[in-house]
Amino acid sequence: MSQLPLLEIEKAECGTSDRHLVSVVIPPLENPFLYSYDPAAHPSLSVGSLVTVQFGKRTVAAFVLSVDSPAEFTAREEMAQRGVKIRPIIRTDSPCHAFAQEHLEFYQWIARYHAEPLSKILDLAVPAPAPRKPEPFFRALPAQPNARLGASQRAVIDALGGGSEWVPLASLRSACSASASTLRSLVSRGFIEERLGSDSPQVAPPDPASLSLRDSLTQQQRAAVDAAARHIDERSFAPFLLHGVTGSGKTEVYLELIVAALKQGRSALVVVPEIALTPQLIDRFEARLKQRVALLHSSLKQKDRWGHWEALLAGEVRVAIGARSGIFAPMRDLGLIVIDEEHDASFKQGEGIRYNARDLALVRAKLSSCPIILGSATPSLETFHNARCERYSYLRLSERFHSPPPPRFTLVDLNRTKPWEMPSRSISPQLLQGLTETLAAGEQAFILYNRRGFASYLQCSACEQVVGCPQCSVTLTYHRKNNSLLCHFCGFSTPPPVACSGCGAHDKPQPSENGHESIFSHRGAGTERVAEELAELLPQACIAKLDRDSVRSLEDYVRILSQVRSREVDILVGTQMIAKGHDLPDVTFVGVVDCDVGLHVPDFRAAERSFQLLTQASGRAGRRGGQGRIVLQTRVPSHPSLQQTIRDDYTAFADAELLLRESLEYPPFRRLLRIIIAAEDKGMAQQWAQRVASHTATACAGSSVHILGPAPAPLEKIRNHWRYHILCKAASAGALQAAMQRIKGMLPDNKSIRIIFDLDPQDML
DNA sequence: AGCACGCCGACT
DNA sequence: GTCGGCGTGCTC
Repeated sequence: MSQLPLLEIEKAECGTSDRHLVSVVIPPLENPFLYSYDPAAHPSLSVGSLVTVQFGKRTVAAFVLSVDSPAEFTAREEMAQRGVKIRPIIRTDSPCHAFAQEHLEFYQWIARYHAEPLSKILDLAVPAPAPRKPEPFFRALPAQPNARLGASQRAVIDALGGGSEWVPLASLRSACSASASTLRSLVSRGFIEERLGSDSPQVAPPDPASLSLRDSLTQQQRAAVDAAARHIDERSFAPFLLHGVTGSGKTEVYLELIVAALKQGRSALVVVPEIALTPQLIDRFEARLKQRVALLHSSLKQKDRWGHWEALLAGEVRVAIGARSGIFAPMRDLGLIVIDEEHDASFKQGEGIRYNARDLALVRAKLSSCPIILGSATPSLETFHNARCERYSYLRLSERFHSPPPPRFTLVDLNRTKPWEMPSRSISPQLLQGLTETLAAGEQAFILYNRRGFASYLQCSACEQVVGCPQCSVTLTYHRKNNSLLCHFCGFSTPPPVACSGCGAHDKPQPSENGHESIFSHRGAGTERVAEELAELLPQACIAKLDRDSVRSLEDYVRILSQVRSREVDILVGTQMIAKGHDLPDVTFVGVVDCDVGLHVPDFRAAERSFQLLTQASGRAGRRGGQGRIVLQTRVPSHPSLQQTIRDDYTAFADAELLLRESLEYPPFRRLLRIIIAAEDKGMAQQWAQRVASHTATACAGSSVHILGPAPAPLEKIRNHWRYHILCKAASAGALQAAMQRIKGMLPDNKSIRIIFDLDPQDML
């Protein structure tokens, strides 16, 4: 049997169909597998097809990587020698296409970079296919001369015309008000016929010639557009940092460049932070571009997500706007990528394959030979440094449209304000005065407090111990609304304790009062408390709250913002969510309750984050016309990043911070790989961390990778898992990526331990 | 990832 | 004697 000539085996095993071979990948496996297919049964099979195959005992979905390539025939011969049978694919799925040949290189690049199987990248990139619901089509049958028809039936026949054209139900509905029953009766009487089709009505994108370029741009905008548009026309890669203050018209530059790409017959991809993906933004793009824009967002319904994906892949829609995962969109002949708010931390995926959409965008632009625009008012130091080193072209938008005077800052030193001088616990006299004046002028205010809850934590007044999470090494946050303590990392929730676990002190019974006096005192404050204090101080004002507690979905968020826009709200109290740019012209005052939150967290990007947050929050004040006012409360008024914020001096901030980063060997001067080792058993985690560290040392031997740790992670325990981490620093990503590859090969799989590789980590917690 | 095979401990 | 733990190894 094993000595049979190949031709004999073919005939004996599979007939003739294994002359046609496909390689497929099956999530989450690394290696490709070979299947045969019958071209007559699968005419549309090609790279990117979705197929169903029998795999061992299971039936699984697979992605087609290549069809009938020489490599497949070589592989087949090896398999024949080993006596491995090639099975035929079961079916091509419907919908049957996930991506195209032109996208494969990008996905493969990501797989290599993150040392993950390509199949997992495809699984991550491609949304779950949802079959289009078959749409009914109708056409008229040859007329019956003496037919008696009702008025509505007659209208349908007229609308269909005499021809043999199949008309989709949707267009029939718009031509005449055809009810389902009218149609049903016409079908049953043999006047018209119906078929179910799955092909969508082909709506051709508008002729690019009808799109016009604007001439109303500022000189700086014009210069930016011209610089990048040249590369769209030339089909060359070119990265740009578009450094533009709030209100300087970055979006107009994007739109102009998208038009330029469309005019070249190319497509354009825009990636924005999740929180910016509002209907207003989509409307603005569609209105200006006069065509459908595909929306890519993880909270879309599965069907819509697939619909947009499919339309892009088919080339029916050529502009896409998406959040982080939008970077995978199946654009045809991509001619432009825009990353707006490029410094935003939400571009980094925090779990699973920890990719950064902004960094991937640069790779994609390079592979697509097109320009990429990284836009921000407060660029990340990585991007700014790249611009400094002339790896990126630097485009500056410094003019504001309505050129209002720069906002006026007041820095309030909370150390110098006595508690009894404070109108309330967290509101200083200056902040209150600013608010009062703003309301008197009929304007609106934002109050930023970057921490949730009513009080941040409970502290024992006898021994000073703070009530912490039993599962995570963080303090629990008190939420007054449901009188509970909540862990902001694992979601653990408990009623406030009556005794201290540290010293055993108990609440004191107070029969005369309502029950007892708590041994715990509330420390710090949160948005909830601030909102309450403000309500007491300014009873006439309408105060709304914007944070993760009050806003569960993007819809909630958009709803609250529209309430602000329509002036139903006077003061909006919120976390960093309120700092993101939306045009709210009547907001003229911004107060920051505590600038020091986040300044001292154990993360080398703390100062950068703080500067960006405060600068963005400040940008909310006074977008149009008059001068904005900003009051910043702090206990460290001399902190450089605060001083640079109030002087609106990005360059000074960047220079100082870059110097620091260089001396500490942090990005952008080094690349980082963070390896997290987590296990329920502390000793186990520690032991494995040690083992991974020695593997890392072996893998990095001879290279210039610096290894730090293992050390307990700053958040030592999350969801009952103890966490240790190892930090690797290297001059280039190549060394880290190679190390990661080799470490992964050395790790035996063990269920009770989790090892996470975070290349280019965004936080160190 | 599943699902097999396989090789040692406590049960009817 | 069997049931069942989960440690390797393979799936075209």
